[in-house]
Amino acid sequence: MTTTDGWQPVARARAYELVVERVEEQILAGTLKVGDRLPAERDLAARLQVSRAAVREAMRTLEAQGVVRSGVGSGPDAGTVVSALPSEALTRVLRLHVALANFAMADVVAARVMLERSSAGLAAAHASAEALAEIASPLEAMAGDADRETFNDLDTAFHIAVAEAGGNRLVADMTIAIREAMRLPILRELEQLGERWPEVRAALTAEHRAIHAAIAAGDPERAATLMEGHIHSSRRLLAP
Amino acid sequence: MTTTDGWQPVARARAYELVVERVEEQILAGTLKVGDRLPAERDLAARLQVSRAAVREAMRTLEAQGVVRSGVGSGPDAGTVVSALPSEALTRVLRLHVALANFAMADVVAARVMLERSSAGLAAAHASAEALAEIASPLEAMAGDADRETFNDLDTAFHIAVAEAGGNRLVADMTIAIREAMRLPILRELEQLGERWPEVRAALTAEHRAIHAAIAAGDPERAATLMEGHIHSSRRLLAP
DNA sequence: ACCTTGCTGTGGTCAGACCACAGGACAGAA
DNA sequence: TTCTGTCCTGTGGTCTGACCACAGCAAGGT
Repeated sequence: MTTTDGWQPVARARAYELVVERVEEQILAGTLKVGDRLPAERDLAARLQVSRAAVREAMRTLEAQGVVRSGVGSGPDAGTVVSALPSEALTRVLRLHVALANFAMADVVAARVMLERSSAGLAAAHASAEALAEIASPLEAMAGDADRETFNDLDTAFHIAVAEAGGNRLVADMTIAIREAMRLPILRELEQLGERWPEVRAALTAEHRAIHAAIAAGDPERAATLMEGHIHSSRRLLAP
Repeated sequence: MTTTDGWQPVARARAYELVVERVEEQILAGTLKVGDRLPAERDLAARLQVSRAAVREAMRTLEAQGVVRSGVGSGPDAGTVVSALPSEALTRVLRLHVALANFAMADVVAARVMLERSSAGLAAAHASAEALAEIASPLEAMAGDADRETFNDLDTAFHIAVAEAGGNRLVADMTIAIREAMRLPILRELEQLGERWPEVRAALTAEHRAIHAAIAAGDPERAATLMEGHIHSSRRLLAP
């Protein structure tokens, strides 16, 4: 052997990855800003000396990252446009992996507690009147005789509204993603409740109201504590 | 007008989106698990009655989401395999959007504090001897006269080790993604420090050691508080 | 027992064609 | 003039069919 090591090149990149890099460079350099249109796929392919297929695969990657959006036809919405859709991208990724990775339920609950404690506290500190109304709205609908699926959707809406009210986009997105990923598993649990369903519904509804009250009262510590208690108690109520 | 509204169909999906959906369905249903191989692209195209190009664009989307990995040739690493690479995917998304300032820096810092407080607390409660060694290892290397880039990499390794030691996979993945996404921005800040660099390095190193000590001592509250203080103080030291 | 060789199946790439769509330009009708 | 329909153009979306590079494997020769 002429050398011992240090030779680990080069994993040559695939064409579409090079295209992705070029576009990201332009974005990071500020040459491409949100709202700008990329060259047409055929143009870009010609300029970068790759096939249109490679360009399109790159676009799919960027689209999945929430960086561009493609539209057909002509006019302002046509073509491939640089956009800022971080929440959508983040939510898609997290949601899938929560479903895919079988994270231990305890881990997911711990993560939810951490995130939603924070959200509830922030919401109590910052929530505007409109944000409060958004939080209250699902509560009213839940008061009726909602069935399990409706109840679950409204519960999701409640938690999302609290997260949004906190005002931290990143925390809200993570919260939303995890709650969305839990939507089906939780529905399954609701369906297995049997005769305990009315009792559970009443208990959860009461906890929601208390959380809303604490946020409306502007009491962060209380809101956070109630939210943590709510998540734990719903686990206790729903777990098999 | 015959109707006032309620007509908002239908945005018919693009072929590759349908392919993505089919694959995701299988994953959510548990039919496809991590490690399983998808049918070959040509097969899948035939089965779903779409072109191979559509299948490939779908694969790029799933790849960007960290859900599959493609390899050429034959053997166990060949073909398209379902995998779970959440931190990589999250990092890619966050890195770009942080650079584009689609997430406010204050929000990112707040999220980091929340996540790493939690990680540090968990680590203090759970860390095994090996995990503690993993945390200590970058600290020793940092003690020397590391340059800025090396220091930054070791700092990243330290925070990742703490996150891993917490034992909560979900929290760790999110923590890792955020810290990795901050890697370049932080390096830029380190490079702009000028003569303050030795002083900053000393301060951060001391904080790291204190955090490690608290974790080793099994004091969750203290570890969490120190970690929060560390993140805030490093912000103060590095921010322009 | 050990190489060499070629076969096979995989993703990666390409060229070229056609489709659906949305807007704009233009000619004709009111 | 104003409106209305028609055609044209450029965009992304889709498909076909071909070829390449690669990694393993099995058959064959040494």
